[in-house]
Amino acid sequence: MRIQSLKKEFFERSAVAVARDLIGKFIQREGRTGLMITETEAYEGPDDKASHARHGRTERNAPLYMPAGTIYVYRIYGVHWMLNVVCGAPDHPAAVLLRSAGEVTGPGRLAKALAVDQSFNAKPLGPPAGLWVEDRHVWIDPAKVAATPRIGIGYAGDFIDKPWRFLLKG
DNA sequence: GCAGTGATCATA
DNA sequence: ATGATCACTGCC
Repeated sequence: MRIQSLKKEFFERSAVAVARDLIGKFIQREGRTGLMITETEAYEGPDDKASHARHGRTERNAPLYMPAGTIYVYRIYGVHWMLNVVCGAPDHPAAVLLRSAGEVTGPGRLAKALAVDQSFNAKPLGPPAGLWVEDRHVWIDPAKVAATPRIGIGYAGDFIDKPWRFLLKG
């Protein structure tokens, strides 16, 4: 089976566009079955009050400033790993959070299902890392992709209601 | 409905 | 050095 990994160029766009277009693609972990991505969220950069980059560069968020297609993994509540992919132009700290894929719903459960942890942080998404997104050209009816506000960002002021969460209905 | 969990970051 | 916070989950 030939691997069709999405290239860096796919991620070198706004996080919102990438988050939308990842719906229907397949997140692939080496040695496992690919899972169709069904839920994502975009974090657009330093101006986005929900983004980890909203207070500038720190040790934790440094991977956000790496090239598009870089994996950004961090731990939340001391328990769960969150899996993100860096998007946009160089040095623009934007990313997409992968929230659900296949039968797995919830970002913490997804990282767990994919056996993704800190060791993937700051690596380029791709076959060498053992984690990549396959472009299987599955047709997704645009009417079945919903855009809603993001989850768990009640602190984000006027960015709370931005419809930057995408999910496949039905 | 809410406790668990510990790294991270701002404040001092 | 200290304390509040957190892009969540599972069990009550």
